[in-house]
Amino acid sequence: MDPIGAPPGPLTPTVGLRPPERSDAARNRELLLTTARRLIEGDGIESLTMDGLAAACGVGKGTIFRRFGSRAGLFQALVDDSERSFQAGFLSGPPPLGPGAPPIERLVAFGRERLRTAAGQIPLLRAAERPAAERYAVPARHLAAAHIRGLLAQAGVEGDAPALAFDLLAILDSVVWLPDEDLTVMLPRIADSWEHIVRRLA
Amino acid sequence: MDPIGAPPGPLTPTVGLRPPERSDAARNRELLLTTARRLIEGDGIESLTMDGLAAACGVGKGTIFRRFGSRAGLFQALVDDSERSFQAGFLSGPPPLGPGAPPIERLVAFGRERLRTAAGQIPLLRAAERPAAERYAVPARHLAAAHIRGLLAQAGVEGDAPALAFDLLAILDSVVWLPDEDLTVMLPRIADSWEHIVRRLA
DNA sequence: AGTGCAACCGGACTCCGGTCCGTTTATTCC
DNA sequence: GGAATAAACGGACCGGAGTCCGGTTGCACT
Repeated sequence: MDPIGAPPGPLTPTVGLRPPERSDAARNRELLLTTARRLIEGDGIESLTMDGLAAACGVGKGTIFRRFGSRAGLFQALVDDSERSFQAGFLSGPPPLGPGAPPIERLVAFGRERLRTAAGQIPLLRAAERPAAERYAVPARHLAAAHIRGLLAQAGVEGDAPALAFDLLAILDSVVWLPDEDLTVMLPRIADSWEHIVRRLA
Repeated sequence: MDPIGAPPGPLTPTVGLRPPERSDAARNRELLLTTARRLIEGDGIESLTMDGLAAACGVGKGTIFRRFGSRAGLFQALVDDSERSFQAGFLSGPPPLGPGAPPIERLVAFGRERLRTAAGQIPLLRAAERPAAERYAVPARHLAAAHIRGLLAQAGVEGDAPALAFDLLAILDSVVWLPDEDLTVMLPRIADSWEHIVRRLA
């Protein structure tokens, strides 16, 4: 059930540093991801089945589940690239997203950038949805929450920083579930209201 | 796929007033709901299968899906009772939740009451989760959003009321996905931070 | 090169949500 | 009461996610 051999990075803070992937496994991972991308591009996410992907790769279904743990895990892996570059952006990129700008400006930029990133891959993010128990127990989320907490603290925002960080993250996450027809009109407005709320808290 | 014959009420604003349920159908609806409640109490939601429920009721599986449309729909129906009483509370109950209190106080009470209601039935709410497309296209959500918009307007809160309402609802919805072990410690803090945010907006 | 072993692979199998359609039953109108 | 009709019923059936385990293969060590 647990995916194994994931590449390292802020997204997956490999604590117990596992032994590296075997070369055939790495090759299959790449093959699966690129093939999945191709199939999705052609027919959409809905119609991608694990059997289908396995067949298209000339691989057994067990291989997919060994690598990614679940259907959702596969899509998570597809999202990881942009997730990592987003993380790099707010951890060490140029201001106002990265260090150097005042904390409130960074927080505003963080929200806007997150919304922009999410908007570009909503079907993928929906398909990467985990069941309840794991949903919030994910490294990427912890990192984002810690970042927000830190900025709130730096800005001297009063109140319960962890709880506020949770609330703010909830706002950013929720756009994934906007009905498609509302997306184009609501996204910029939600970005603006994010800024509004953040500044009000300061 | 579509559930039919649902009882009327603010939760399901029956516009085209459908013909009433046939009596056998109503009996089966009741039987299914009470049996489902009993089975859940015994073994938890996870282990309730539609085949199992059908068998326990001495009913065909088709009957369940005709009534509730999907597994999620069944759990939605189980949640509807408390949902309706929550709606009654903020639409016409006593202040500060109902009419009569200042809008900001009502908004604070709304959030606290919603969180309390949700906390009492988190497993049910998780199981009632709809797939992406329908998630936000639900009468109960529209009603809640409209209510928040109205209160924001009454309070003279500046900013984009629909977008703010969306953001605020996102906060309330997100507690459902808190990992169980964080729930008891985080819930009251999230309630407080709700109040904090709402007052900051005013 | 040879060997031991852990990791990997494949695909048949299980389980469950959801559909379909022939049959049964409540209701309505004579 | 009896016939006509629409709704409800039941359970066989289907598709797809996830599991399992016997067989295979890369890798480290000698």
